[in-house]
Amino acid sequence: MSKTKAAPNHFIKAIAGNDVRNGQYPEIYTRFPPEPNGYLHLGHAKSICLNFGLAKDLGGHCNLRFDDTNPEKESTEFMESIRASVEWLGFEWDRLCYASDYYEHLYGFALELIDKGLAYVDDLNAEQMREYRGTLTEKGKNSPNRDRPIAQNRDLFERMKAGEFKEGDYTLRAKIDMESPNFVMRDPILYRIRFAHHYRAGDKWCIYPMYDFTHCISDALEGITHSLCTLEFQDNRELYNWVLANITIEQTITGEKGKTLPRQIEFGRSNLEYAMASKRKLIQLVNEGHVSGWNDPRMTTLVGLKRRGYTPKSIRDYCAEIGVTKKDSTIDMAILENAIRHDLEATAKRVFGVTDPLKVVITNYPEGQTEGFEVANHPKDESLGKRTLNFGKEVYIEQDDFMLDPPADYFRLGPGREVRLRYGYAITCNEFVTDDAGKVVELHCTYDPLSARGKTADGRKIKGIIHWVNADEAVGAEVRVYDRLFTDPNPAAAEDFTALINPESLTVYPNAKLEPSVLSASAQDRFQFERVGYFCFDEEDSEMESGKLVMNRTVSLRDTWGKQNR
RNA sequence: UGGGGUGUAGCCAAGUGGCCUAAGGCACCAGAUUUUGAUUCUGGCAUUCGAAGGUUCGAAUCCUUCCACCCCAGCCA
Repeated sequence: MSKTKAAPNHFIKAIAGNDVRNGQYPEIYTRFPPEPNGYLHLGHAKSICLNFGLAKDLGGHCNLRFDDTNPEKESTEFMESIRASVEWLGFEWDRLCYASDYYEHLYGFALELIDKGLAYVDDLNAEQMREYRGTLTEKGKNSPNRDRPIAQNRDLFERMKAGEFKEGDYTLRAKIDMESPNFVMRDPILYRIRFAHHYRAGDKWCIYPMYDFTHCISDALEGITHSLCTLEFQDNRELYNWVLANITIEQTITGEKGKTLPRQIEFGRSNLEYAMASKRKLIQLVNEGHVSGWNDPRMTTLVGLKRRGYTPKSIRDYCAEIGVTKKDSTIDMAILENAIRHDLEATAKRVFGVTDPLKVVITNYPEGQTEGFEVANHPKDESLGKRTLNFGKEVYIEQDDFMLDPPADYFRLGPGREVRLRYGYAITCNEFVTDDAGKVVELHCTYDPLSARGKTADGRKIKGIIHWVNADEAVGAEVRVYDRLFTDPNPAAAEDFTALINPESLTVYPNAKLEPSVLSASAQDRFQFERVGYFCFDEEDSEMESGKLVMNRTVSLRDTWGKQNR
């Protein structure tokens, strides 16, 4: 198995490398900080590869930390799925952390800010708060509660924690600057009251810390050196630094004292064309039944890509390929497809599979005769071994490989035309049988007994080569072929993105015929159906034991002929 | 409109004053090899770096102005 592409150099690696070299930090410590409120998708993969990859490249460490401070949206299900996806991608965290484990610390730091006169309890309601905050052009106004005495703030905050007030009655705010041009600094809320059950903390708390207060402190507690996040948090960096500068945080939970405070660096998001990265909209796709679930193979969630047959390596390579910059980007689908094709080309066993079968009777082949052709499982990798393909009087070929009235540059089968059955004999089509609707349902062909092993007795060249499956031992399967989920490259921009769902994103071939060797494969095996594409067993619907095979097409083979005829 | 960002080929992306008439990947085009119209291989693919001025012997890289796009007015993260 080839190694994952080395992550190219990017500006964050340059900064971090420098910080280590000049002794600013003894070693790099990063973290991947998802909120357990949904499933991970390709966008998260970029962040995972960045954070874990940076630590690995520079000899540091990386934590997986759940940023779980909003009990109403978070769940154990999401948390566990995220954990599994990070592992599946192939990364190992140094420590598994939860912001919810820091609630007690956080509360203590809030008290410290109150005691320093840097935080106050406010009773403005949400609407009033918005009015006081100002607008893009108007500065904000100080809350009437801004100069509440410290002792009273402390009393009120303790009572908030004790559950004496209703949700929305009070908040704890930092006392910074209502006239700041940066909204984030206009006395941001630090704590709000929520009588909600937390999936980990249970009912212990009824006040929950906000992101801006929690994240920087969590980073500092864990000894994070480089806190990497996406561009939209650039404004929040000022608050991140303000909080850390105004609390006494000299000891990390790893026990090392006096560490330099973490530094936040932002990078641009990458969106895939024809896909959806917004968690909210992903949830909508699932809840409204537009897809079968979070792991629908058309979804660009990590569980969806996994079920589709993408390998962890291909996702890592994709992330290395798209790079890390300060610019939001829209990635061409072809880059993702290239990554998985590249991996599977090298590793997938070759097999014959006919998705849409057309029966062929070899009229001059002796009744009851069979013969075996020993073939390689991979054209370039002998270690993948060999297998025997049995040939007989009746075979299935692909409907696409026969045309009633083929153009000159179509070098497959047509009336009177000759083609080679790959690894087997050359056959010529003499007759075709149609059903009542005029559809071709069977071909009568003759074979050339002297055409085995790629040769012909008279030296004639046969350009067309097609795959086939012996009808006697063909294994039935359901083959699912996927296309992009949306018809528009940027569905997120539409008012109603559900109107842009591609009606042809899933095509089912219920009567596919596969060569019998797939029955002895293991559930995780991936195949190349020669001339068709890369396939895997569907992890939900395939039942290997009972022989019920459901195959997902991960990606097609590159098809220059099909493309020019599109 | 205040603040914070970004602009290099169809899509990513190197490059931080001279070896840039701009690396690499994807896509695309042409050719070779091929018992997968696959793979592989070879060649092609920006005289130009959002625009206009300026500094300099010399600029994608420095300065000025302008333009375009993204983010911020949740008791979400």
